[in-house]
Amino acid sequence: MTIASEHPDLHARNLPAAIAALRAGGLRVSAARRAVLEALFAAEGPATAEELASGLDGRLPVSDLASMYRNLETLEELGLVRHVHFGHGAGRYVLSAASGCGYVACHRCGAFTELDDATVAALRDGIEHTGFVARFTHFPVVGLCPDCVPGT
Amino acid sequence: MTIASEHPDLHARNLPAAIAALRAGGLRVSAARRAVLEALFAAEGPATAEELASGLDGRLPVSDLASMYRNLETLEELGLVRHVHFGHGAGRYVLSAASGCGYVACHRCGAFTELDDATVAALRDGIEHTGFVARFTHFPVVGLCPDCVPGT
DNA sequence: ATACTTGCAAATGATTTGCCAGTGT
DNA sequence: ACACTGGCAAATCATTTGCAAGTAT
Repeated sequence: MTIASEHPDLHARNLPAAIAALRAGGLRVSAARRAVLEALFAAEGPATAEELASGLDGRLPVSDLASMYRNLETLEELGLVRHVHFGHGAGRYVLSAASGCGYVACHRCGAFTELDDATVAALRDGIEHTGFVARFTHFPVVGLCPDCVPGT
Repeated sequence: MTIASEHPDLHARNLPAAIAALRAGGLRVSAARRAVLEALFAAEGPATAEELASGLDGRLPVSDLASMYRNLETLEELGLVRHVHFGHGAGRYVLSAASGCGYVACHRCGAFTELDDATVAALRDGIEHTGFVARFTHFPVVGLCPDCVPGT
């Protein structure tokens, strides 16, 4: 976990922009890297390294998970990508441009939703007095979703 | 991850009470089980399976991590114990009686603090409109602690 | 040409499982 | 006695690392 420059959060809105960001970051634009970005843009939400690598579309230049992880990490350092942990199990990666600033996840069924800015702000204020500055992008708020709440 | 009876939360305040709870739960009181409980009561806060097994006090009847995990899981099902994840790395186990209802953890230095009931209630209210019922016991609120907040 | 990347294999860390011997009740 | 447990080895899962061969610039 490199301290890195605390994620610049590039927010590239499309492939070309992301590729440009890669170049701007002094990184090489390889087929694998391009494929990882394509997979991320094609994904519907936070996806695991494995989902990105194998499923998603079929022809994938990134046959190896190690490369997948390496590239995701690189992109994360650049600020284009970030990853979230919904409960136990594999982490999930998203384009930072495609994700809001927070999530709530159900620890029982795995469902998750994005939180709007106002909600995140409210939560942040709620723990402000502890001196902590909360982020809900890497570890979401966890609890039970409507369907899993008992007595309902 | 057994659905189990959603953790009764026994809150045994001392070893004898915990042992009684074990018996009441139809479980056997073995030397290993007793040792795990002792380690938990001796711990100062959420501890990893490894810390509980090896460090803590020296003479440990539980020489094997597999047993440690098995027992922790059993105790968790009983409701005596629960575990929390502070960032990446090993999970940490605590007696449910010795822990509040929520935590905030720093994703950079690993520091963590318990949240008081009022704060947890406030946070819960903050995401109420999403239909989710938040719990901060298994996955804490994550962010930066005072010492790691940048511009300070 | 050369430094950055990839793929493959093997290593890690955390946790789980199979299995048989041991022991609480 | 007998079902529940413990220890040990081996298996899993997610992720990382070492390295030699490949490639973007």
